[in-house]
Amino acid sequence: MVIYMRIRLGYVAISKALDITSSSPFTYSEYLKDKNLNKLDKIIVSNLEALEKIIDYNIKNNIHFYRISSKIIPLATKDDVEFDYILKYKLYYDRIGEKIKKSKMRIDFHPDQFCVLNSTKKEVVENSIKILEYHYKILNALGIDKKILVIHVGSNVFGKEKSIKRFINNFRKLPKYIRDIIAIENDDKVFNVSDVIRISKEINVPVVLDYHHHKCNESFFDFADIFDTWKEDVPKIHFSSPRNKKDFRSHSDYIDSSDFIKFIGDIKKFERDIDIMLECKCKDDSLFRLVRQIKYKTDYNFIDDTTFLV
DNA sequence: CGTGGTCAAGCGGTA
DNA sequence: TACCGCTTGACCACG
Repeated sequence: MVIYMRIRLGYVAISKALDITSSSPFTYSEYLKDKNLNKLDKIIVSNLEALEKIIDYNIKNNIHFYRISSKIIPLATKDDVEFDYILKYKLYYDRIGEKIKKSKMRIDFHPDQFCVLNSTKKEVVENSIKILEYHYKILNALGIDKKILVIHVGSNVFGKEKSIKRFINNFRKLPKYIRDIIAIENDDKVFNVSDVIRISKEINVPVVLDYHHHKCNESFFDFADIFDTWKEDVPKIHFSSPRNKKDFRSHSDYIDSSDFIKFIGDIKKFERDIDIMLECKCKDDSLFRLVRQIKYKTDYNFIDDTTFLV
């Protein structure tokens, strides 16, 4: 059998197999009670220790692709809460980063819905930049070589063309070290794959295909155009299944394996190694269930727990 | 043990 | 107008 491509599966934020979380909150209202940062410090330590356990778990289970929760450092981007979340925790970042590097795990971030780079509101744009800076600092502290922040185009205020122009203009104002690590993803309502490819050609950033968003907000495009935006890097794809026909946009607990296998069939001719992030409620449990179903339904050659050749 | 409300923040879309 | 879902959940109060 000819080997065309290597597919690696990943998951987001928390492991169902571990009874821990790396996104324990420390709320702003709690901070306001006595402005005591000791409690916040304990939460940060707890989150970083949990992250290390998750990384250990990933290594043990041959999971090579993982997205860290954006909530790892609570209040990091809150204007009037100033605290050091980098140097103070250097030992944690060094140790975790070393494990990531040694295992060649690929790490990314997906800043949350409050990151709207093309907002028409100045303060929202400023906060969005602060959110991007925050994520950059974490990746930098971890010593990740291939840093990547996956973001959406954002707002549609004043129409698609004006919104795309705002995105491109604001993108160009970002510091180079931020511009260099941004990838853009199609969304489920406004900016489809074709739009995102068009923007990518303007600002030279990779395109993350979100298959589920594409199904919600379809357009015509060529897979080759997406893969080309990654140049020599491994393209990232987000895959999830709809909860049901009525709540189509909502994420299902698990992946529809038939749909997934069909998708793999569609892209195998491109002969690219690909990382596929599974975005579903049941996380690594969904991942391993999907693996079992792929093994049952196909003859794909698994070379470890989460990696197969097509 | 299950669930409803809450949390700092932006959007678009639906009932 | 109010709420939902995305990004992606935790945790507390309560029954």
